[in-house]
Amino acid sequence: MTGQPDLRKPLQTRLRNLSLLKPADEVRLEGLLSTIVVYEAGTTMQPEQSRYEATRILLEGWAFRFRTLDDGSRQIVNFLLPGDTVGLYGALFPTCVSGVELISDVRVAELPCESLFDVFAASSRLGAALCWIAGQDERFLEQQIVRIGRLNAQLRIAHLLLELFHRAVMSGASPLDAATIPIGQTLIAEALGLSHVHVNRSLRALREKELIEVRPQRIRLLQPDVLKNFSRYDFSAIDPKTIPDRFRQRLNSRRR
Amino acid sequence: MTGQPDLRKPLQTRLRNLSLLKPADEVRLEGLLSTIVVYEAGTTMQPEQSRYEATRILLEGWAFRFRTLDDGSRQIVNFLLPGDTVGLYGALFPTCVSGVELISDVRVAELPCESLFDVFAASSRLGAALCWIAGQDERFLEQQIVRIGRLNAQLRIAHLLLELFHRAVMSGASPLDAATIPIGQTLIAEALGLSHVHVNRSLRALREKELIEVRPQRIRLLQPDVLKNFSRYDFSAIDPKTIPDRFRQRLNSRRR
DNA sequence: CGCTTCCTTGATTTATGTCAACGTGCGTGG
DNA sequence: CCACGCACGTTGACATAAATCAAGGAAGCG
Repeated sequence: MTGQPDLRKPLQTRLRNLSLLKPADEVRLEGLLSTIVVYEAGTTMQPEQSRYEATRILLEGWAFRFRTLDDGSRQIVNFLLPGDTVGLYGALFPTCVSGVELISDVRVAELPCESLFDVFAASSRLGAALCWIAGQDERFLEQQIVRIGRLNAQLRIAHLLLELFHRAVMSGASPLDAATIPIGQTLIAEALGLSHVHVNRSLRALREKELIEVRPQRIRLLQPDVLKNFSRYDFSAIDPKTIPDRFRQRLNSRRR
Repeated sequence: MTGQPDLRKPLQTRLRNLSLLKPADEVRLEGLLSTIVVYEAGTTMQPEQSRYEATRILLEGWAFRFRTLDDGSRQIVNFLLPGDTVGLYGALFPTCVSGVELISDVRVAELPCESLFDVFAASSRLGAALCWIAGQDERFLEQQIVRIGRLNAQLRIAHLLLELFHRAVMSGASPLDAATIPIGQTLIAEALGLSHVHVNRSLRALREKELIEVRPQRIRLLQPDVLKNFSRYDFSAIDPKTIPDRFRQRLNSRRR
């Protein structure tokens, strides 16, 4: 409805679907995101088991959350796209469990963990919006579990690519841009519990079905809808666009 | 410090570790949990894709969250123990994605989804406590991902059993009671992405190592610490006992 | 130019799934 | 009380997806 979404404000774009925030909330949110920091690709923005230094909101670039096992292997728990948060509950836990590493150069907004308390106090709508983000995050994790637990390699990969495509679109990317997933085969392997060799072979199979195009450090979805059909990806599992009306009024009426 | 925890109040027991709530909060929490409902073992308390009818808090009995694929197989996403919540953010989403089925007869406290808004308004400490529960929930999911993604069958099983043991203890069970996990082999298979045949064989292997004792619909941990060592289970990944001090004051000073 | 990182491919091994059969305990209904 | 059916667990034989080992290729970078 507002024409092109502003690529600099992926969080706002995501929240726009909710149709929950009032102009005053938008302003407040804008204020929260005023401290911008830039990190370089490859950096570990947050080591495992470290203290949360800040709550961060990804504005540009890709990252992932991971956990390292004592045999040295890593499990990628979730990918982080523009509009995703890191350490949202940071003030409630002494340390994080998973680390965050950057895939590309990244621009983030940083705020003190404890300032979230003020957000909740100042605007219940904004607080609810952040909880909604947290809730979506949990759905990503669930989806990851289903993928790894029940799907074979090809389906796993297709399903993951589709989720990332979908999330990129939600945060404001054009479908064309979103169709290019900027991650390499090693990361896919670490995310899906597969060996990189097997990922490679499975990608070839998908390529031969003309579903994707593979290039170093990127994979392009050629026909997202065919792929969606192939992997039986369910968009609605992530993307319940809006708060149920019966609850909305609650947030609009009471307290400022 | 208070002697035996009250088994009727697993949520309070879990939150006690936080040392965050004040007497007034405890009272309020007590009030929230006043509507008690009982469901029978085997019931689907919440079908997939259904509306959230209520936010629920498990007081007694075991359950699990799951998702069904179109080939009919199920993935168990997480087990639910006393003190766990169901649909905490229910007011923010039109439908749930995962269903909830009961392993045993279950006693739950039910409250209208939207009453959570009031909780946040009335006591930021209680609100924070609930967010802490939600944050722990997310850690359970992460742990499940790591298990399924990186561990082989025996380790997966050992690791899961240990998590359940640990969680049971956190919600007030005695270590002795908690060592008996009341779930059958089929459920373990559905949770860990394994075939029930293979689960059976892996359990036998664990049994032969004298780590567990297997009986219909229950598994007993014989030596939790040896098992912990075996599976390299990391308790701290779930159980950051308390809110960092530097943030605690925030919750105690401002607003009532 | 040589290094590194990522991708690619083949040969072989291994973990896990599938199929099939049988056991066992339990509740139900005759 | 027995007989039956039905979940659930157990075991064996076999099939297969994916891991591992090993080697080499292509692209980026100092």
